[in-house]
Amino acid sequence: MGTRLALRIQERFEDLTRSEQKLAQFLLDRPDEILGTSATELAGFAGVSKATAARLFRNLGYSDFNDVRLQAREERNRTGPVQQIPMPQVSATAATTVPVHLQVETANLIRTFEELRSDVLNQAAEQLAAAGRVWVAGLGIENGLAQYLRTLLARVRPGVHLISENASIWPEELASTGPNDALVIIAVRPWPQHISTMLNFAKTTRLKSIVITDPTNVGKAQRKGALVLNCHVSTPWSELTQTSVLSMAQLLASALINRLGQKAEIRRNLIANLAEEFEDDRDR
Amino acid sequence: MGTRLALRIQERFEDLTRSEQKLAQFLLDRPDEILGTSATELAGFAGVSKATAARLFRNLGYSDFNDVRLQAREERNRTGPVQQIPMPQVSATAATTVPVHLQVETANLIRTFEELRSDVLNQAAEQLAAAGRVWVAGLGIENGLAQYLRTLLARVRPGVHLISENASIWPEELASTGPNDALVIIAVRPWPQHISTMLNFAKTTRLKSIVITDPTNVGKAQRKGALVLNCHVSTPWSELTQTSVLSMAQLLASALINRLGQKAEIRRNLIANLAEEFEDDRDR
DNA sequence: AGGTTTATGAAACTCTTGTTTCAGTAATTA
DNA sequence: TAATTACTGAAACAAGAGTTTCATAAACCT
Repeated sequence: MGTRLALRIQERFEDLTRSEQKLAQFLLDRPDEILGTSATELAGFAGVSKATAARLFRNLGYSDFNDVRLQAREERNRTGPVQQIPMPQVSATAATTVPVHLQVETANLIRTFEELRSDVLNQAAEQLAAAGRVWVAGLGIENGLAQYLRTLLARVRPGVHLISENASIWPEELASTGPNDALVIIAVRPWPQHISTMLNFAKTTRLKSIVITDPTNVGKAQRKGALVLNCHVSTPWSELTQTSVLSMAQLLASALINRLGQKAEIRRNLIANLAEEFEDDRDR
Repeated sequence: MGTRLALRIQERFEDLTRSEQKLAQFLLDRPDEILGTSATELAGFAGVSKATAARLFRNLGYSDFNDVRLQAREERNRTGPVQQIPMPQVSATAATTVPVHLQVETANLIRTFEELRSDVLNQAAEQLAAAGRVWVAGLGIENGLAQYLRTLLARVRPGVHLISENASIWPEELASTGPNDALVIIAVRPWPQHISTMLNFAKTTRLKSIVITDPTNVGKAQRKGALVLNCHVSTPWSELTQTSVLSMAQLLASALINRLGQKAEIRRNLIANLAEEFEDDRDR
């Protein structure tokens, strides 16, 4: 679909005067030229006077040239619905190139978030907002991501804890949790057995649990009463990419911020200021 | 590769004043905004005065703002639109919706990887492959990401260590490093002072260093002799998103795998088998 | 702390851009 | 061909953009 300006011109092209048409044609030929080019210049390119340019835009129904430019800018920013980016097919042996990487990542992100129901996200945010304490868990490589999510959440609300990777001390760590708490688990395939243990515990304690996982584990997690945030993590070769998992963590934190409103803002500024002071201290 | 303006800013970023940096950062984050936006507006977005804007452009070596715009336009004409997916504009107060989140993430990924020169990536992979040991560092929220990258790299080659977040024990940790080692640092703005210390150390020890960072710190890192992997991390609101950072880590690991070939494969399978056995043990 | 340097935005100023007016030209009609 | 109408660009005008100046504030030295 063309821009609104282009459509408007096409409709009325015949009604325009000779020199208006000259300019109009130029605009049709190079629609992207409107951004960053002044009306005077456009007129110059088309070989007509500034006055004609002013008249043309008015005749097309705009109040101003500024009006035209604003609309063009807005339209560029709104660049229609995201188009499906297919997952590239790559022979197993070929080296990963940067463009392929980009395409894989983009495809996973798009699938993940076009599929995500915003009511599920909001429910998750609601649970995190209402919880007395929040526990974040991730095993193996997901531990780093869990730590990341923990920091993100801790900036926004108090009482966010990272569950140790050492399963043997879970009893101590989880002993004090109750139905008022929330548990966020990051776990993609291969699904660690421990996670099931943890989810079972959560279910019996009536701990609200949110699981960020990949499509193969959605069912399992849901069956244990967890709210599931599903992330696409596949690549054309055998590895996984956790980019969409991190992105989901980021979105979850954003959703919590929205949910908490002012309260989150206050805490965030407090922390930012403290951090700044620490940096300053070290400078001296 | 970035625009000439972006390069110029990155080179001189630290020499700029506080509010010049605010504006410069905005320009780095949204390079496409220069077209079709007046200097006054840009200054407004960045929260600085028109005067500062004028000064910035002069300080960067342009004679005029007009000069800047002309060059930007010329560059776009030479290389096509800066990016297909623009960063959406969002009012500061609006809640983050899922589609907006998706668009932000996609825009950052695309910018990051369309700009990434594959020879730089390969050089980084080469250094990681050739190094005797690899040290991975990340402070604050980046520590989680560093841990993630560490795991990723450790699956593929031996001798990959995570540097503790506790700066006071760095002397011990880094004591045994030498010119044969490689250091990977993950640090986005606000740039922690400690990172500079670490980079200085690396430079004097002739430690090869790779820095994963955001556009505002590229110059600083390069000047300390590091190989820089530049990641776009901005959002239309005030926070940052580290999704592209994680993705970069992922790509770096992939590149290393490609570089190591068979050797990586063997180690990876070994580790996968071990992990499986552990899981099995616990089932019983 | 006091003095010096540096950085900053408000406001004055200059220059460019876009609009409007108007007189001259071209096209149209009788 | 003369009268009428429509179109056009030059120039006057108004609005706004970008630059420079300057007083004030912040940072930095002793």
